[in-house]
Amino acid sequence: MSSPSGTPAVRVRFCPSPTGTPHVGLVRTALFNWAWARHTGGTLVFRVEDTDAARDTEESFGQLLDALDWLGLDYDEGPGVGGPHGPYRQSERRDVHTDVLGRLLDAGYLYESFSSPDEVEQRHRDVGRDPKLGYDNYDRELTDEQRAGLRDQGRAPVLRMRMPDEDVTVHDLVRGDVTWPAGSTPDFVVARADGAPLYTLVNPVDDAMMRITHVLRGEDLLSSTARQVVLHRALVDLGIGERVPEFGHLPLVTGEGTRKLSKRDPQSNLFLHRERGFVREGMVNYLALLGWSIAADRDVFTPDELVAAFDVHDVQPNPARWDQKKAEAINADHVRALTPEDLQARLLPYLRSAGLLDGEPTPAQDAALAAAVPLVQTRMALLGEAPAMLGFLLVDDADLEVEEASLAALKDDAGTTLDAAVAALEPVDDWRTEQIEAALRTALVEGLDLKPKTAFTPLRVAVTGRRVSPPLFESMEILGRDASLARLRSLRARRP
RNA sequence: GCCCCCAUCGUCUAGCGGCCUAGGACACCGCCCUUUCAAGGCGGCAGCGCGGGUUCGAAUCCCGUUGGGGGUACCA
Repeated sequence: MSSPSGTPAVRVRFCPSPTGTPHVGLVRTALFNWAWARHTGGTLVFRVEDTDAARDTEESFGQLLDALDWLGLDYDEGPGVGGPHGPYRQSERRDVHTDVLGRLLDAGYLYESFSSPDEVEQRHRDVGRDPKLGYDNYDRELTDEQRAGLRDQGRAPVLRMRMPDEDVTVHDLVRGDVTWPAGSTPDFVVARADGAPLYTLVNPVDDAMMRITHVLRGEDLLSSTARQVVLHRALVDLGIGERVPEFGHLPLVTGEGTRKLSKRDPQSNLFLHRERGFVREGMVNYLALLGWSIAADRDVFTPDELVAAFDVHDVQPNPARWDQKKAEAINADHVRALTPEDLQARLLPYLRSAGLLDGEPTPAQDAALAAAVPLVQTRMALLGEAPAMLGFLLVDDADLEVEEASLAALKDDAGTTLDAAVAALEPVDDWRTEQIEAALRTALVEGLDLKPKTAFTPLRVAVTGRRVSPPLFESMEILGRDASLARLRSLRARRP
């Protein structure tokens, strides 16, 4: 499928190996591939590079699917959905890879290499070179007799790709032309001595066979591009590939310092952010900001707006630091953009895991939440903050926990204030915010001549258990007359 | 060591030779609003690493330098 101009339709891929839990840098790469595919009307291929049996796990594979699903990154070809270039699990492509290996070897692109790492190092030392120089291309010109002799000694060769003796220049979508001088990239191993194909072979081969047009990946892979391009050229020559794909290396995501965000760093764990209460829209937005911007004066946008505006050519080459505060601020904007109904539904899992809800809310709980959610919407950046703010509405009066610090911070005359509040509220029959506020202001602010803050803090602590809460009068209305009065009396009883 | 990449406020960025006395956002600091906390409004602080060129004119182009980062596996 080609556009009228002859440029192939965009085919990009996301090809993680299922080890460990999804990393935000990995997910940012997935996002950019997805956005580019959707923006261009192209195809996103999901390929699982599960060829490292020692480290790959099904659990990790499941988490990858979970991550993509959560963020709404749908793919067009891949495990589960199929496609014309399958299988999409690399572990099922061994025969294909072995076949390609044979063809590359027959064509002379590959050669057998018997040198052990120790031998290579020793040769460097012998002529006074740095032993860390890497492979010295020693086995390139071995004769048939020499190879036979080595085999007779019981030695099995790895297969190496013959690098050209000329500069390799690649036009990177993000960085422009990048050139590796001739000789700077040693011939690299593509298959183990036991015949197992390595990533260095399998990744470009699958890209070629799956007709990938744009390889968008992290900058950590930039230096391997010369090798891969050389391999791609060979694949095109043999008719295995159609063309060398274009490459775009996305900026690294760094942590607090300037180092690449490591898997060890908790901030790198996508699911930890979800557990803390990031919404899908907020995470997508912040992730997109890591190396890309939608406009000079705007940085809050929806996934749809991202798709409409995204262009790989606009991606920045310099590294982006993960800024937790900024991420949460962006998330807060998206939380506020939700409809109250939507927000309420998304809050439920957090209320459950906080032990405030058991299964579906009762009609009474549902009504209380519907009334209270709009009050807390501008008060949180993360959904995980909701339980602390809404908990007082979901527990029985007797179970209300009053924060120690809040209790300790009450002034000595809090008892008097609580008495006055109870007295003022008992006659209120029309239990609504406006009436509650009027009664309390008259009794406390005017009657006792208290500053609003002084007057209402004890009541807030009594009703919600905390000094910081949703607006007091509204909270009392939602809680109801009986519960509100009971809680005021209850705290009064704890004050001398 | 060798190869490669990067370089604008503390952070993420806009800027692709004159619209820049460098714009936005986060963070931070004031003030306003106010029933706490937020949100919101207004204002403030703060940056083109350095040195050479090119040009009538450089944040923008070139070279060098310094600094930072990545890669250098029979891992992916």
